[in-house]
Amino acid sequence: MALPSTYADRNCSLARALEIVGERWTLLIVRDAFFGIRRFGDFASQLGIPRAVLTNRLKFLVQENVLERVDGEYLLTAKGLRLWPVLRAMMAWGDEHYSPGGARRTFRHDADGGLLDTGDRCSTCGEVVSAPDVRIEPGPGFDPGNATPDPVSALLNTPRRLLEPL
Amino acid sequence: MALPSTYADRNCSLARALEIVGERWTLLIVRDAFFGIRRFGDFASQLGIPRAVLTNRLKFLVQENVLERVDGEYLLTAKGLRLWPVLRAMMAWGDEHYSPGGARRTFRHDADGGLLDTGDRCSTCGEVVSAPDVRIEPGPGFDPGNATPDPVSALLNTPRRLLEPL
DNA sequence: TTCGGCCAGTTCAGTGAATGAACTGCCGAT
DNA sequence: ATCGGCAGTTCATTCACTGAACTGGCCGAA
Repeated sequence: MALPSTYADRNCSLARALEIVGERWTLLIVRDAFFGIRRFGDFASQLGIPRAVLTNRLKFLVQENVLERVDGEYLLTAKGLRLWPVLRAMMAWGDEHYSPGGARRTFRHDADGGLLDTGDRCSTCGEVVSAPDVRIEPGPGFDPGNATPDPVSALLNTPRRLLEPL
Repeated sequence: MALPSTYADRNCSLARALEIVGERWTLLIVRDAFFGIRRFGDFASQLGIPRAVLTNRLKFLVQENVLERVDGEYLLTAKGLRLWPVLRAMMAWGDEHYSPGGARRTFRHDADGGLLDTGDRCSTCGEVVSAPDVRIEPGPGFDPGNATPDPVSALLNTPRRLLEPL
């Protein structure tokens, strides 16, 4: 997927979106950013992605204003935060079809602890919650034996709010 | 993105989902399937995708039970239909950030004509609508000058229900 | 001041997938 | 028999990904 890979179909916003976040690794990088990862080395070790590719992806995401660099850290911009529903929808589909033990992660409204549906609507207060107000925790389908033992993963598998730095 | 590209992170359903629909072209193929395209040649000409790649992607999607072959046509399965929210979320993001003239397509509840929000909730009846009940039409940001003149595109840019064959 | 470690990013050779164009083979209609 | 359209294959080329080693800046300690 070359960078200006210009899916010819300009009249479909899906094609446009895929030009930005459709490359291999990109959405996983964005996911990790939501999970609180901010530094080059943490992205690299968490994803097992070749460093050269990571450099390219981060550069591109910054250029496209999905991430911004602040004090050497990579942070999601407002535009990047709006990708949360995309990730959420994909995770829901993956849980539904590839996780027989139930969802691997559970999402709650941090303010009132209400469970969030796949559209991030809170079962307690009824509001649609945006990313910074989401708390994420291991769900019934989470497999501890499958988790890598490094300290960063351990932190990520602990209940925590989205975007909270490690 | 190799086929068993095994994003190491098995405990994230996003990684699992991306192994299925994360390859280049795949989501565009699925989108076209929602738009009513069913035949090899129509996918190929509509997407401008190399035929060898199309063959691989269709084969893989059938193997993964996202599409099924019926009478030589490629149809979305129940599992494939559940990808609609993913496409919808991506289109919404693309519209929001890359379509200054407004959304390129508008979605309505076919039964009552109500506008659908980005979570496919109908503004008239309040229900969340699933793919077969969605009607799609060119939106304010649609650029007719950008549309290719072939008859298939012309059909696709006409108001119609999702999944309706050409 | 110098040494060493850590972190971010680059370089590079090897591999594998995407690309685009041409080709094959299978119908069904004339 | 033959023609045309459709589905899929083949093939040489190009391009991106991979993984491992390397470079260079920035500390903090000796």
